[in-house]
Amino acid sequence: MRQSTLFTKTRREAPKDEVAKNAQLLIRAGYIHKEMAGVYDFLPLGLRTLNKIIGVIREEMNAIGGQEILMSSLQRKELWETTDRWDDSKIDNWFKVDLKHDSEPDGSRSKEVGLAFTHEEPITNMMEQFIPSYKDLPKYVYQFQTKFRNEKRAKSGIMRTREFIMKDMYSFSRDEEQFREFYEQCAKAYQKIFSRVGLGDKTFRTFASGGVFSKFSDEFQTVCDAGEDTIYIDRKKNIAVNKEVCTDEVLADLGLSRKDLEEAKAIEVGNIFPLSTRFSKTLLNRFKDEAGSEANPYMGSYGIGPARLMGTIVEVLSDDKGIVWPREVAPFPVHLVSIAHGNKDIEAEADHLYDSLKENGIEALYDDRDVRAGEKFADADLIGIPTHIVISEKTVAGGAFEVVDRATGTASMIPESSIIQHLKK
RNA sequence: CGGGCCGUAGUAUACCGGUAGUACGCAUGGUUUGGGACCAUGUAGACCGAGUUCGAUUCUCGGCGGCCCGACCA
Repeated sequence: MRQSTLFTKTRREAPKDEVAKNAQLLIRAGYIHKEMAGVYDFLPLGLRTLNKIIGVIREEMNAIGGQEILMSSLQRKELWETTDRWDDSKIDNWFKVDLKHDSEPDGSRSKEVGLAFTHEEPITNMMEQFIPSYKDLPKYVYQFQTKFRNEKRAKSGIMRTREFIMKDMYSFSRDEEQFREFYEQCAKAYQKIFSRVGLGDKTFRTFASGGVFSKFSDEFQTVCDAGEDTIYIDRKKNIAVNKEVCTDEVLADLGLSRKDLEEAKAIEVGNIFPLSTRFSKTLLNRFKDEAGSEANPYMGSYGIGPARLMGTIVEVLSDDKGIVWPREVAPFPVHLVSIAHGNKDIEAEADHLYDSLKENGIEALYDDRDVRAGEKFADADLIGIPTHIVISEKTVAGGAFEVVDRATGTASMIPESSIIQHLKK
């Protein structure tokens, strides 16, 4: 994409109403726009990155047998009353709206619906139709879907927002054993995802409370000072325990010893938990087992917030010049920076390289703007694309391109003839 | 939801109970051109409402909005 056509611009200064590093950098670089507290828009670069992250998650979910769907944001009140999760005293961050055609002035027939904050109820209800027999199990269903949560306090930029896309997967298994097998498989897939987006060595599977669902759950926590959670890490065993549940009893269960634990602040980038039959029982999701008697599927749920993950990557990997994206999630793998200053030969050379990158399937952000070199370099550093290619009189005279690694700043001259090959590896 | 801080051009910031200043941005012209250049000219602003006052952007109250700490986080 030609940068001259990109409608967003970089900003020298962060807006005063953002303190979180992720929001400051993402806004300065033109990835996101704040709509209101806890609500952000994704701009061209931001949407590209978000979609890259979603793509990674999708690949890994598909790899373990997930089937992608898209459920609605509007949800039926009755379903949530069935599980006693409609009342505001039970769930205090519901967004609820009234359907117009059923409203009466006195409110007597007003019909409320909820805006999805999660999907256990609707999906459990829906899947009942498709899994009449044990032969239909297990099934794994997931989506990337907009959740609404009326947070009393949104904070930390895009890390904790009121409206966000969530990858939520739900597993339906015939019994606990079958469930458990998938649960572990999914935990592995999660680790793979966090590795691919550049957070692998900082992200720990963390034993946590199961909330209202179950005795325990597993969180995936990325070590970062900006995090809200405190965890205790056993680096040798590569697992952690959330401070909330870090009792002697839990440590004994997990075979951990307090003296091996290291305390750290961390960001919860994923959470998986067993639901047992809580929802399938209540919502009458039944299947026939081999003996012909009715049973309820054993369920689990598995969440990742792609935008929070995006924010976490910025928090963890950026430096004083700006963002540093890992290749897998960068909006473009290559930032082509042309320093031409009206020199037609340089412009032609840059155009030519841009075209051949395109022909070879390498997407580039092409800085063809008529601005000074310093501004281009500063913008490129801020935007954070992992590989910069600089074209100027100097490089053209030498018959090579200057390839700069954003993370390390190291530059190398790559001959024109081998640039494509160099970028592909 | 409790507590605190804060609302001034598009952005970031000053000052002031009496004419609102600076920088960046943007526009035009010129000089520049490998790390956010320079000159000139121009552009644009006090969140809303009430009160106090001769006069309020400034003080007081209310609303709205934002951030931070805490609580919450299915």
